[in-house]
Amino acid sequence: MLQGPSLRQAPSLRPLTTAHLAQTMSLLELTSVELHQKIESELARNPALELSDKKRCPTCKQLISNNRPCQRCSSPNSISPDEPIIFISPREDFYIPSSLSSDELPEDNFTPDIEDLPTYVMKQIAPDLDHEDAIIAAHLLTNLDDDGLLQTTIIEVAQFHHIPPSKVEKILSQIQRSEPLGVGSPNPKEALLVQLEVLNESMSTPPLADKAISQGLELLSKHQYPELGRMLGISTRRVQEIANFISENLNPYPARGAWGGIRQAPQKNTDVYTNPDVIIKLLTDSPNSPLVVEIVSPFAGLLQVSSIFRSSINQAPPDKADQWKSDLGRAELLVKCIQQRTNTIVRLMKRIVIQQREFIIHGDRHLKPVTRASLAFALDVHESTISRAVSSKTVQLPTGHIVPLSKFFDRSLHIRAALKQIILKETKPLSDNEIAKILKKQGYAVARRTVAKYRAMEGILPSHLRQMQSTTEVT
DNA sequence: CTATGGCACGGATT
DNA sequence: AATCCGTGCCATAG
Repeated sequence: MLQGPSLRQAPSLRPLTTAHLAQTMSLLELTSVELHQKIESELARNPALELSDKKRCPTCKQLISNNRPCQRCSSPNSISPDEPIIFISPREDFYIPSSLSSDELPEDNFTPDIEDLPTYVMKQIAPDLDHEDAIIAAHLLTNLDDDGLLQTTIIEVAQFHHIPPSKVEKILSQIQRSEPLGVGSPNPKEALLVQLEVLNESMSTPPLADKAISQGLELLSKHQYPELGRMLGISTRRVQEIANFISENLNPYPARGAWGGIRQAPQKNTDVYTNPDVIIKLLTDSPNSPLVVEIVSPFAGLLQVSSIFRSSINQAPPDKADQWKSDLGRAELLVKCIQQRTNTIVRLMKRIVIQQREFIIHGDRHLKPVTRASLAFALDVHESTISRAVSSKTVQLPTGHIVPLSKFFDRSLHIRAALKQIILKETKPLSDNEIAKILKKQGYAVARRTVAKYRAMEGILPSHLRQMQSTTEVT
Protein backbone atom coordinates (compact mmCIF):
# COMPACT_ATOMS: atom_id res chain seq x y z
CA MET A 1 0.00 0.00 0.00
CA LEU A 2 1.29 3.36 -0.89
CA GLN A 3 1.31 6.02 1.73
CA GLY A 4 -0.18 8.65 -0.47
CA PRO A 5 0.07 12.26 0.54
CA SER A 6 -3.67 12.55 0.71
CA LEU A 7 -5.38 11.43 3.83
CA ARG A 8 -8.70 13.01 2.99
CA GLN A 9 -10.35 9.81 2.09
CA ALA A 10 -10.10 6.20 2.94
CA PRO A 11 -8.27 4.24 0.28
CA SER A 12 -11.34 2.19 -0.45
CA LEU A 13 -13.22 5.30 -1.36
CA ARG A 14 -10.86 6.18 -4.13
CA PRO A 15 -11.90 3.57 -6.66
CA LEU A 16 -15.46 4.17 -5.73
CA THR A 17 -15.34 7.75 -6.86
CA THR A 18 -13.74 6.93 -10.16
CA ALA A 19 -16.25 4.19 -10.70
CA HIS A 20 -18.86 6.69 -9.78
CA LEU A 21 -17.61 9.08 -12.38
CA ALA A 22 -17.34 6.44 -15.02
CA GLN A 23 -20.81 5.20 -14.42
CA THR A 24 -22.34 8.64 -14.34
CA MET A 25 -20.80 9.25 -17.69
CA SER A 26 -22.05 6.09 -19.24
CA LEU A 27 -25.51 6.53 -17.81
CA LEU A 28 -25.70 9.99 -19.23
CA GLU A 29 -25.46 8.61 -22.72
CA LEU A 30 -28.37 6.27 -22.29
CA THR A 31 -31.81 7.09 -23.52
CA SER A 32 -34.69 6.70 -21.15
CA VAL A 33 -35.62 3.40 -22.69
CA GLU A 34 -32.12 2.08 -22.38
CA LEU A 35 -31.91 3.23 -18.83
CA HIS A 36 -35.19 1.59 -18.12
CA GLN A 37 -33.85 -1.68 -19.37
CA LYS A 38 -30.70 -1.35 -17.40
CA ILE A 39 -32.54 -0.65 -14.19
CA GLU A 40 -34.84 -3.55 -14.75
CA SER A 41 -32.05 -5.99 -15.28
CA GLU A 42 -30.24 -4.59 -12.28
CA LEU A 43 -33.35 -4.90 -10.17
CA ALA A 44 -33.67 -8.50 -11.14
CA ARG A 45 -30.09 -9.27 -10.34
CA ASN A 46 -29.35 -7.18 -7.33
CA PRO A 47 -31.27 -7.92 -4.13
CA ALA A 48 -30.14 -4.68 -2.56
CA LEU A 49 -32.26 -2.67 -4.94
CA GLU A 50 -35.96 -2.17 -4.63
CA LEU A 51 -38.73 0.10 -5.77
CA SER A 52 -40.36 2.22 -3.15
CA ASP A 53 -44.11 2.29 -3.02
CA LYS A 54 -44.43 6.02 -2.96
CA LYS A 55 -47.49 7.34 -4.68
CA ARG A 56 -47.46 9.86 -7.39
CA CYS A 57 -49.71 12.82 -7.84
CA PRO A 58 -52.32 11.71 -10.35
CA THR A 59 -52.21 14.94 -12.27
CA CYS A 60 -48.59 15.83 -12.50
CA LYS A 61 -46.98 12.53 -11.58
CA GLN A 62 -44.59 14.03 -9.12
CA LEU A 63 -43.86 11.86 -6.17
CA ILE A 64 -45.88 12.58 -3.08
CA SER A 65 -45.16 11.23 0.32
CA ASN A 66 -48.68 11.20 1.69
CA ASN A 67 -52.13 11.80 0.40
CA ARG A 68 -51.80 15.50 0.01
CA PRO A 69 -51.72 16.71 -3.55
CA CYS A 70 -48.27 17.81 -4.51
CA GLN A 71 -47.34 21.42 -4.06
CA ARG A 72 -46.88 22.01 -7.71
CA CYS A 73 -50.47 21.19 -8.49
CA SER A 74 -51.98 22.87 -5.47
CA SER A 75 -50.20 26.15 -6.00
CA PRO A 76 -50.41 26.88 -9.68
CA ASN A 77 -50.01 30.59 -9.04
CA SER A 78 -46.34 30.31 -8.51
CA ILE A 79 -45.65 29.87 -12.17
CA SER A 80 -44.17 32.75 -14.05
CA PRO A 81 -44.50 32.86 -17.80
CA ASP A 82 -40.80 32.81 -18.48
CA GLU A 83 -39.86 30.07 -16.14
CA PRO A 84 -40.42 26.69 -17.64
CA ILE A 85 -42.11 24.15 -15.47
CA ILE A 86 -39.82 21.22 -15.25
CA PHE A 87 -40.69 17.96 -13.74
CA ILE A 88 -39.34 14.50 -13.75
CA SER A 89 -41.64 11.80 -14.83
CA PRO A 90 -41.01 8.18 -13.98
CA ARG A 91 -43.38 7.11 -16.71
CA GLU A 92 -42.94 3.55 -15.66
CA ASP A 93 -46.61 2.95 -16.25
CA PHE A 94 -45.94 2.99 -19.95
CA TYR A 95 -43.57 0.13 -19.72
CA ILE A 96 -45.97 -2.18 -18.02
CA PRO A 97 -46.81 -5.08 -20.31
CA SER A 98 -50.19 -4.96 -21.94
CA SER A 99 -51.77 -7.50 -19.60
CA LEU A 100 -51.71 -4.94 -16.84
CA SER A 101 -51.97 -1.78 -18.81
CA SER A 102 -55.40 -2.19 -20.28
CA ASP A 103 -57.34 -1.08 -17.27
CA GLU A 104 -54.67 0.17 -14.94
CA LEU A 105 -53.17 2.63 -17.28
CA PRO A 106 -54.02 6.02 -15.87
CA GLU A 107 -55.44 8.75 -18.03
CA ASP A 108 -52.68 10.44 -19.83
CA ASN A 109 -53.58 14.03 -19.51
CA PHE A 110 -50.53 15.25 -21.31
CA THR A 111 -51.99 14.34 -24.63
CA PRO A 112 -55.31 15.50 -25.91
CA ASP A 113 -58.05 12.95 -25.85
CA ILE A 114 -58.97 11.73 -29.27
CA GLU A 115 -61.34 9.07 -30.36
CA ASP A 116 -59.72 5.73 -30.55
CA LEU A 117 -57.56 4.98 -33.50
CA PRO A 118 -59.58 2.28 -35.27
CA THR A 119 -62.76 4.33 -35.45
CA TYR A 120 -60.82 7.39 -36.43
CA VAL A 121 -59.37 5.61 -39.41
CA MET A 122 -62.57 3.82 -40.21
CA LYS A 123 -64.44 7.06 -40.57
CA GLN A 124 -62.05 8.18 -43.23
CA ILE A 125 -62.22 5.14 -45.43
CA ALA A 126 -65.77 4.02 -44.80
CA PRO A 127 -67.25 5.98 -47.73
CA ASP A 128 -65.06 4.08 -50.16
CA LEU A 129 -65.93 0.63 -48.95
CA ASP A 130 -68.85 -1.65 -49.47
CA HIS A 131 -70.18 -3.69 -46.65
CA GLU A 132 -67.92 -6.66 -47.16
CA ASP A 133 -64.81 -4.57 -47.43
CA ALA A 134 -65.73 -2.69 -44.31
CA ILE A 135 -65.73 -5.90 -42.33
CA ILE A 136 -62.25 -6.69 -43.52
CA ALA A 137 -61.10 -3.18 -42.77
CA ALA A 138 -62.54 -3.50 -39.30
CA HIS A 139 -60.73 -6.75 -38.83
CA LEU A 140 -57.47 -5.12 -39.80
CA LEU A 141 -58.06 -2.06 -37.68
CA THR A 142 -58.75 -4.04 -34.57
CA ASN A 143 -55.35 -5.61 -34.91
CA LEU A 144 -53.33 -2.47 -34.60
CA ASP A 145 -50.96 -1.93 -31.76
CA ASP A 146 -50.57 1.37 -30.04
CA ASP A 147 -48.06 2.54 -32.54
CA GLY A 148 -50.52 2.00 -35.33
CA LEU A 149 -48.71 -1.02 -36.70
CA LEU A 150 -50.49 -4.12 -37.88
CA GLN A 151 -50.20 -7.04 -35.51
CA THR A 152 -51.59 -9.68 -37.79
CA THR A 153 -50.70 -10.70 -41.32
CA ILE A 154 -52.51 -10.25 -44.57
CA ILE A 155 -52.53 -13.98 -45.17
CA GLU A 156 -54.15 -14.62 -41.85
CA VAL A 157 -56.94 -12.17 -42.48
CA ALA A 158 -57.46 -13.51 -45.97
CA GLN A 159 -57.78 -17.04 -44.70
CA PHE A 160 -60.14 -15.99 -41.98
CA HIS A 161 -62.53 -14.42 -44.44
CA HIS A 162 -61.91 -16.88 -47.27
CA ILE A 163 -60.92 -14.21 -49.72
CA PRO A 164 -57.82 -13.71 -51.82
CA PRO A 165 -54.92 -11.96 -50.08
CA SER A 166 -54.77 -9.42 -52.87
CA LYS A 167 -58.11 -8.10 -51.79
CA VAL A 168 -56.96 -7.68 -48.22
CA GLU A 169 -53.88 -6.01 -49.49
CA LYS A 170 -55.93 -3.53 -51.43
CA ILE A 171 -57.97 -2.57 -48.42
CA LEU A 172 -54.91 -2.36 -46.26
CA SER A 173 -53.28 0.03 -48.65
CA GLN A 174 -56.31 2.27 -48.38
CA ILE A 175 -55.93 2.24 -44.66
CA GLN A 176 -52.26 3.03 -44.91
CA ARG A 177 -53.02 6.07 -46.96
CA SER A 178 -55.33 7.62 -44.45
CA GLU A 179 -54.42 9.60 -41.39
CA PRO A 180 -52.22 9.00 -39.57
CA LEU A 181 -50.26 8.23 -42.66
CA GLY A 182 -48.87 4.73 -42.77
CA VAL A 183 -51.19 3.36 -40.15
CA GLY A 184 -51.75 -0.34 -40.49
CA SER A 185 -48.36 -1.09 -41.92
CA PRO A 186 -46.95 -4.37 -40.69
CA ASN A 187 -43.67 -2.78 -39.69
CA PRO A 188 -41.97 0.59 -39.36
CA LYS A 189 -40.18 0.14 -42.66
CA GLU A 190 -43.33 -0.13 -44.65
CA ALA A 191 -44.93 2.71 -42.76
CA LEU A 192 -42.05 4.91 -43.80
CA LEU A 193 -42.29 3.81 -47.39
CA VAL A 194 -45.98 4.56 -47.59
CA GLN A 195 -45.49 7.96 -46.05
CA LEU A 196 -42.69 8.70 -48.42
CA GLU A 197 -44.76 7.71 -51.39
CA VAL A 198 -47.71 9.85 -50.42
CA LEU A 199 -45.51 12.76 -49.52
CA ASN A 200 -43.82 12.51 -52.85
CA GLU A 201 -47.06 13.46 -54.51
CA SER A 202 -47.17 16.83 -52.86
CA MET A 203 -43.56 17.75 -52.30
CA SER A 204 -40.12 16.84 -53.45
CA THR A 205 -38.36 14.10 -51.58
CA PRO A 206 -34.67 13.32 -51.56
CA PRO A 207 -33.61 10.90 -54.27
CA LEU A 208 -32.97 7.35 -53.15
CA ALA A 209 -34.80 7.89 -49.91
CA ASP A 210 -36.96 4.91 -50.76
CA LYS A 211 -33.96 2.70 -51.30
CA ALA A 212 -32.36 3.95 -48.13
CA ILE A 213 -35.42 2.90 -46.21
CA SER A 214 -36.16 -0.36 -47.93
CA GLN A 215 -32.60 -1.59 -47.98
CA GLY A 216 -30.81 0.32 -45.31
CA LEU A 217 -33.19 1.05 -42.49
CA GLU A 218 -30.99 -0.90 -40.13
CA LEU A 219 -27.99 1.22 -40.94
CA LEU A 220 -30.09 4.33 -40.96
CA SER A 221 -31.31 3.86 -37.45
CA LYS A 222 -27.83 3.07 -36.26
CA HIS A 223 -26.55 6.28 -37.83
CA GLN A 224 -24.05 4.40 -39.91
CA TYR A 225 -24.32 6.90 -42.68
CA PRO A 226 -20.97 6.37 -44.38
CA GLU A 227 -21.70 2.67 -44.53
CA LEU A 228 -25.09 3.25 -46.04
CA GLY A 229 -23.66 5.74 -48.47
CA ARG A 230 -21.30 3.12 -49.79
CA MET A 231 -24.13 0.70 -50.16
CA LEU A 232 -26.23 3.09 -52.19
CA GLY A 233 -23.32 4.58 -54.01
CA ILE A 234 -23.89 8.11 -52.76
CA SER A 235 -22.02 10.44 -50.48
CA THR A 236 -22.35 10.41 -46.73
CA ARG A 237 -23.73 13.88 -46.86
CA ARG A 238 -26.50 12.71 -49.13
CA VAL A 239 -27.37 10.02 -46.67
CA GLN A 240 -27.41 12.58 -43.93
CA GLU A 241 -29.87 14.58 -45.95
CA ILE A 242 -32.09 11.59 -46.36
CA ALA A 243 -31.91 10.86 -42.67
CA ASN A 244 -32.81 14.43 -41.87
CA PHE A 245 -35.69 14.34 -44.23
CA ILE A 246 -37.00 11.16 -42.70
CA SER A 247 -36.85 12.33 -39.15
CA GLU A 248 -38.40 15.63 -40.16
CA ASN A 249 -41.26 14.34 -42.18
CA LEU A 250 -41.82 10.68 -41.54
CA ASN A 251 -42.77 8.64 -38.56
CA PRO A 252 -42.12 4.93 -38.35
CA TYR A 253 -44.82 4.58 -35.73
CA PRO A 254 -47.80 6.20 -37.38
CA ALA A 255 -50.01 6.51 -34.35
CA ARG A 256 -47.36 7.85 -32.11
CA GLY A 257 -47.22 11.38 -33.39
CA ALA A 258 -50.86 12.01 -32.74
CA TRP A 259 -50.95 9.77 -29.78
CA GLY A 260 -47.65 10.49 -28.14
CA GLY A 261 -47.69 7.22 -26.30
CA ILE A 262 -44.69 5.50 -24.94
CA ARG A 263 -44.60 1.81 -25.04
CA GLN A 264 -42.33 -0.43 -26.93
CA ALA A 265 -40.44 -3.10 -25.22
CA PRO A 266 -37.16 -4.64 -26.14
CA GLN A 267 -36.99 -3.59 -29.77
CA LYS A 268 -33.98 -1.86 -31.19
CA ASN A 269 -33.30 1.09 -29.04
CA THR A 270 -30.58 2.78 -31.00
CA ASP A 271 -33.23 4.50 -33.01
CA VAL A 272 -33.74 8.21 -33.32
CA TYR A 273 -37.37 7.74 -33.93
CA THR A 274 -38.36 5.96 -30.76
CA ASN A 275 -39.63 7.25 -27.48
CA PRO A 276 -38.69 10.75 -26.51
CA ASP A 277 -36.53 11.31 -23.46
CA VAL A 278 -37.94 14.75 -22.92
CA ILE A 279 -41.40 16.02 -23.71
CA ILE A 280 -42.06 19.70 -24.08
CA LYS A 281 -45.56 21.08 -24.12
CA LEU A 282 -47.25 24.39 -23.79
CA LEU A 283 -49.24 24.69 -20.62
CA THR A 284 -52.10 26.31 -22.48
CA ASP A 285 -52.80 27.11 -26.08
CA SER A 286 -51.49 30.59 -25.72
CA PRO A 287 -48.00 31.00 -27.15
CA ASN A 288 -47.21 33.07 -24.09
CA SER A 289 -47.94 30.32 -21.68
CA PRO A 290 -45.09 28.72 -19.84
CA LEU A 291 -43.55 25.59 -21.19
CA VAL A 292 -43.98 22.32 -19.46
CA VAL A 293 -40.94 20.14 -19.69
CA GLU A 294 -41.30 16.54 -18.81
CA ILE A 295 -38.11 14.66 -18.37
CA VAL A 296 -38.67 10.99 -18.81
CA SER A 297 -36.61 9.25 -16.26
CA PRO A 298 -37.53 5.65 -15.59
CA PHE A 299 -38.35 4.87 -11.98
CA ALA A 300 -37.25 8.32 -10.94
CA GLY A 301 -37.45 8.61 -7.21
CA LEU A 302 -38.74 5.12 -6.89
CA LEU A 303 -35.54 3.23 -7.14
CA GLN A 304 -33.82 2.92 -3.82
CA VAL A 305 -31.51 0.79 -1.80
CA SER A 306 -33.48 -1.60 0.30
CA SER A 307 -33.28 -0.58 3.91
CA ILE A 308 -33.94 -4.11 4.99
CA PHE A 309 -31.04 -5.32 2.96
CA ARG A 310 -28.83 -2.62 4.34
CA SER A 311 -29.62 -3.31 7.95
CA SER A 312 -29.17 -7.02 7.59
CA ILE A 313 -25.83 -6.71 5.93
CA ASN A 314 -24.11 -7.66 9.15
CA GLN A 315 -26.02 -10.85 9.44
CA ALA A 316 -24.89 -12.12 6.11
CA PRO A 317 -23.73 -15.70 6.11
CA PRO A 318 -19.93 -15.69 6.03
CA ASP A 319 -19.69 -17.18 2.60
CA LYS A 320 -22.06 -14.58 1.16
CA ALA A 321 -20.74 -11.58 3.01
CA ASP A 322 -18.58 -10.36 0.15
CA GLN A 323 -21.31 -10.82 -2.35
CA TRP A 324 -23.78 -8.87 -0.24
CA LYS A 325 -21.37 -6.14 0.32
CA SER A 326 -20.65 -5.70 -3.32
CA ASP A 327 -24.35 -5.81 -4.13
CA LEU A 328 -24.94 -3.05 -1.67
CA GLY A 329 -22.15 -0.95 -3.06
CA ARG A 330 -23.38 -1.50 -6.56
CA ALA A 331 -26.89 -0.52 -5.63
CA GLU A 332 -25.82 2.64 -3.88
CA LEU A 333 -23.67 3.57 -6.79
CA LEU A 334 -26.40 3.06 -9.30
CA VAL A 335 -28.94 5.08 -7.39
CA LYS A 336 -26.54 7.89 -6.91
CA CYS A 337 -25.45 7.94 -10.51
CA ILE A 338 -28.97 7.98 -11.77
CA GLN A 339 -29.70 10.94 -9.57
CA GLN A 340 -26.74 12.70 -10.99
CA ARG A 341 -27.74 11.87 -14.51
CA THR A 342 -31.20 13.25 -13.93
CA ASN A 343 -29.81 16.34 -12.35
CA THR A 344 -27.55 17.02 -15.28
CA ILE A 345 -30.33 16.55 -17.77
CA VAL A 346 -32.64 18.81 -15.81
CA ARG A 347 -30.11 21.59 -15.70
CA LEU A 348 -29.33 21.12 -19.34
CA MET A 349 -32.94 21.15 -20.43
CA LYS A 350 -33.82 24.10 -18.30
CA ARG A 351 -31.15 26.14 -19.95
CA ILE A 352 -32.08 24.98 -23.42
CA VAL A 353 -35.76 25.58 -22.94
CA ILE A 354 -35.23 29.12 -21.74
CA GLN A 355 -32.75 29.89 -24.45
CA GLN A 356 -34.68 28.33 -27.29
CA ARG A 357 -38.20 29.20 -26.30
CA GLU A 358 -38.81 30.92 -29.60
CA PHE A 359 -37.63 27.93 -31.50
CA ILE A 360 -39.75 25.51 -29.54
CA ILE A 361 -42.88 27.53 -30.06
CA HIS A 362 -42.36 29.14 -33.44
CA GLY A 363 -40.30 26.61 -35.25
CA ASP A 364 -37.02 26.07 -36.96
CA ARG A 365 -36.44 29.60 -38.12
CA HIS A 366 -36.03 30.80 -34.57
CA LEU A 367 -33.37 28.43 -33.44
CA LYS A 368 -30.47 30.31 -32.01
CA PRO A 369 -27.22 28.66 -32.96
CA VAL A 370 -25.65 27.54 -29.73
CA THR A 371 -22.74 25.21 -29.49
CA ARG A 372 -22.45 22.48 -26.94
CA ALA A 373 -19.27 24.09 -25.79
CA SER A 374 -20.89 27.39 -24.90
CA LEU A 375 -23.63 25.60 -23.05
CA ALA A 376 -21.06 23.60 -21.16
CA PHE A 377 -19.44 26.82 -20.12
CA ALA A 378 -22.72 28.31 -18.98
CA LEU A 379 -23.57 25.27 -16.92
CA ASP A 380 -20.03 24.90 -15.69
CA VAL A 381 -19.63 21.33 -16.77
CA HIS A 382 -17.23 19.68 -19.13
CA GLU A 383 -18.02 19.79 -22.81
CA SER A 384 -18.04 16.06 -23.08
CA THR A 385 -20.74 15.96 -20.44
CA ILE A 386 -23.01 17.93 -22.68
CA SER A 387 -22.07 15.87 -25.67
CA ARG A 388 -22.90 12.68 -23.90
CA ALA A 389 -26.15 13.99 -22.56
CA VAL A 390 -27.21 15.24 -25.95
CA SER A 391 -26.17 12.32 -28.05
CA SER A 392 -28.84 9.79 -28.85
CA LYS A 393 -31.57 11.49 -26.88
CA THR A 394 -34.77 12.74 -28.38
CA VAL A 395 -37.26 15.43 -27.52
CA GLN A 396 -40.91 15.70 -28.28
CA LEU A 397 -41.87 19.24 -29.16
CA PRO A 398 -45.29 20.80 -28.58
CA THR A 399 -46.07 20.05 -32.22
CA GLY A 400 -45.83 16.36 -31.41
CA HIS A 401 -42.74 15.83 -33.50
CA ILE A 402 -40.00 13.81 -31.98
CA VAL A 403 -36.63 15.22 -32.87
CA PRO A 404 -33.13 14.42 -31.74
CA LEU A 405 -31.91 16.64 -28.96
CA SER A 406 -28.94 17.45 -31.13
CA LYS A 407 -31.26 19.49 -33.30
CA PHE A 408 -30.92 22.21 -30.72
CA PHE A 409 -27.30 22.47 -31.70
CA ASP A 410 -27.76 22.61 -35.42
CA ARG A 411 -25.72 25.53 -36.61
CA SER A 412 -27.53 26.02 -39.85
CA LEU A 413 -31.10 25.03 -39.15
CA HIS A 414 -32.43 28.57 -39.02
CA ILE A 415 -30.80 29.43 -42.30
CA ARG A 416 -32.22 26.35 -43.91
CA ALA A 417 -35.63 27.28 -42.59
CA ALA A 418 -35.28 30.73 -44.11
CA LEU A 419 -34.26 29.09 -47.33
CA LYS A 420 -37.32 26.91 -47.29
CA GLN A 421 -39.48 29.98 -46.96
CA ILE A 422 -37.81 31.64 -49.89
CA ILE A 423 -38.45 28.63 -52.04
CA LEU A 424 -42.00 28.45 -50.83
CA LYS A 425 -42.67 32.04 -51.78
CA GLU A 426 -40.79 32.03 -55.04
CA THR A 427 -42.78 32.57 -58.20
CA LYS A 428 -40.16 31.51 -60.63
CA PRO A 429 -37.51 28.97 -59.68
CA LEU A 430 -34.60 30.82 -58.19
CA SER A 431 -31.07 29.69 -58.83
CA ASP A 432 -28.77 29.00 -55.93
CA ASN A 433 -26.94 32.19 -56.63
CA GLU A 434 -30.09 34.26 -56.41
CA ILE A 435 -31.11 32.50 -53.24
CA ALA A 436 -27.73 33.24 -51.75
CA LYS A 437 -28.28 36.91 -52.51
CA ILE A 438 -31.68 36.99 -50.86
CA LEU A 439 -30.33 35.21 -47.83
CA LYS A 440 -27.57 37.74 -47.59
CA LYS A 441 -30.17 40.49 -47.48
CA GLN A 442 -31.84 38.70 -44.63
CA GLY A 443 -28.61 38.68 -42.76
CA TYR A 444 -27.40 35.20 -43.52
CA ALA A 445 -24.10 35.40 -45.31
CA VAL A 446 -23.61 32.09 -47.00
CA ALA A 447 -21.78 31.06 -50.12
CA ARG A 448 -23.66 29.91 -53.15
CA ARG A 449 -22.16 26.47 -52.73
CA THR A 450 -23.59 26.30 -49.27
CA VAL A 451 -27.02 27.20 -50.51
CA ALA A 452 -26.84 24.19 -52.76
CA LYS A 453 -25.96 21.99 -49.81
CA TYR A 454 -28.76 23.33 -47.66
CA ARG A 455 -31.20 22.98 -50.47
CA ALA A 456 -30.21 19.37 -50.90
CA MET A 457 -30.45 18.79 -47.17
CA GLU A 458 -34.04 19.92 -47.27
CA GLY A 459 -34.78 17.68 -50.18
CA ILE A 460 -35.47 20.60 -52.48
CA LEU A 461 -34.77 19.95 -56.11
CA PRO A 462 -32.48 22.20 -58.14
CA SER A 463 -34.14 25.14 -59.81
CA HIS A 464 -34.44 23.68 -63.29
CA LEU A 465 -36.34 20.72 -61.93
CA ARG A 466 -38.58 22.81 -59.75
CA GLN A 467 -40.49 24.36 -62.63
CA MET A 468 -43.89 22.81 -63.05
CA GLN A 469 -44.33 20.83 -59.94
CA SER A 470 -46.07 23.18 -57.52
CA THR A 471 -49.23 23.55 -59.55
CA THR A 472 -51.28 21.87 -56.86
CA GLU A 473 -52.24 24.70 -54.61
CA VAL A 474 -50.90 28.02 -53.49
CA THR A 475 -52.75 30.14 -51.02
C1' DC B 1 -22.25 30.16 -70.55
C1' DT B 2 -24.86 29.14 -66.30
C1' DA B 3 -26.26 26.10 -62.68
C1' DT B 4 -25.13 22.25 -59.89
C1' DG B 5 -22.91 18.38 -57.77
C1' DG B 6 -18.39 16.05 -56.25
C1' DC B 7 -14.17 16.31 -53.90
C1' DA B 8 -11.09 18.03 -50.81
C1' DC B 9 -9.14 21.45 -47.64
C1' DG B 10 -8.97 24.04 -43.31
C1' DG B 11 -11.08 25.67 -39.43
C1' DA B 12 -14.48 24.87 -35.91
C1' DT B 13 -16.73 21.57 -32.94
C1' DT B 14 -17.13 17.53 -30.27
C1' DA C 1 -7.83 13.00 -32.11
C1' DA C 2 -11.80 12.50 -34.82
C1' DT C 3 -15.56 14.48 -37.03
C1' DC C 4 -18.41 17.98 -38.99
C1' DC C 5 -19.23 21.94 -41.84
C1' DG C 6 -18.71 25.83 -45.03
C1' DT C 7 -16.31 26.86 -49.11
C1' DG C 8 -13.52 27.05 -53.26
C1' DC C 9 -12.31 24.74 -57.41
C1' DC C 10 -13.35 21.90 -61.15
C1' DA C 11 -16.02 18.75 -64.09
C1' DT C 12 -20.28 17.94 -66.12
C1' DA C 13 -25.01 18.73 -67.76
C1' DG C 14 -28.28 21.53 -69.93
